[in-house]
Amino acid sequence: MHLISSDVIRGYNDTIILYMLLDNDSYGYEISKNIREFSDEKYIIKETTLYSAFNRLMKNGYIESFYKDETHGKRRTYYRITQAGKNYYKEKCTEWDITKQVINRFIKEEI
Amino acid sequence: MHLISSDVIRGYNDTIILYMLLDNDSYGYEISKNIREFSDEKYIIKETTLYSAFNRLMKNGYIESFYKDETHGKRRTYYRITQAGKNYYKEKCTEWDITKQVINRFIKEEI
DNA sequence: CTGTAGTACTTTATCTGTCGTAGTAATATC
DNA sequence: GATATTACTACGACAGATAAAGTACTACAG
Repeated sequence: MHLISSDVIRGYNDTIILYMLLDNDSYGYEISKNIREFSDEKYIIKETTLYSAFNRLMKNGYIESFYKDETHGKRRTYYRITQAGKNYYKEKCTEWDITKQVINRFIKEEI
Repeated sequence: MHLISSDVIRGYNDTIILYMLLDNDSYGYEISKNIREFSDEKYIIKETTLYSAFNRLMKNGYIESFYKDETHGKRRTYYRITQAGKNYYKEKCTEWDITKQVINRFIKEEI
């Protein structure tokens, strides 16, 4: 099994997290699990990476945090994507298209 | 015109440089120009990024440097790819395939 | 012969994002 | 009462990218 190195995904962690919030509000642990499943176990985001990404996304106004009344377990911080976050996500999708084209130019299937 | 952000390409700078050395030995300035042209001006590698990548690639044994007898201009440092460099390049090509698939999962064309 | 543009680097210092390590806090299960 | 799982937080280290500045050589215009 081939895990993806972090340097490769580096520019897309924020995008991946925003994607996870497009349809549903969620919280750290759940997002982490979903990323793992959604990538067929190929990408497992580190806890610290995830939570530092939350801080960055908050600071940029791309997500907002809130609490729900919870009866059990440690209190979760939920996140919701903002309109600015959606716009940013869209931009990154466009950029990804171009990036793919560019990097593909430097890739050979057979040497 | 959409330039590519550096964080995205970050994991592939070394790969791009190695690609440029697959068929011909070359030197910094030329590689820089070639990357620019080859990407249709979409990716312009920074000087310092390029030269620090050379150092890293040298340290890892992926490239070797040498001089040619030159009659004019400042002396160029030429680079040649090693077998280890070719192997590494191949690995990165495989990895790129997987990375593309994974990131694509988190990209929506229409929201 | 002076200034400017272009080639071809090098050095230094700084920033950002990732990540290892460790710790806290709550619940469930055995 | 110990262990596992969930759900974070704090701290410090590191790697790669980059800004800024400087060096060195050539060509060419004014």
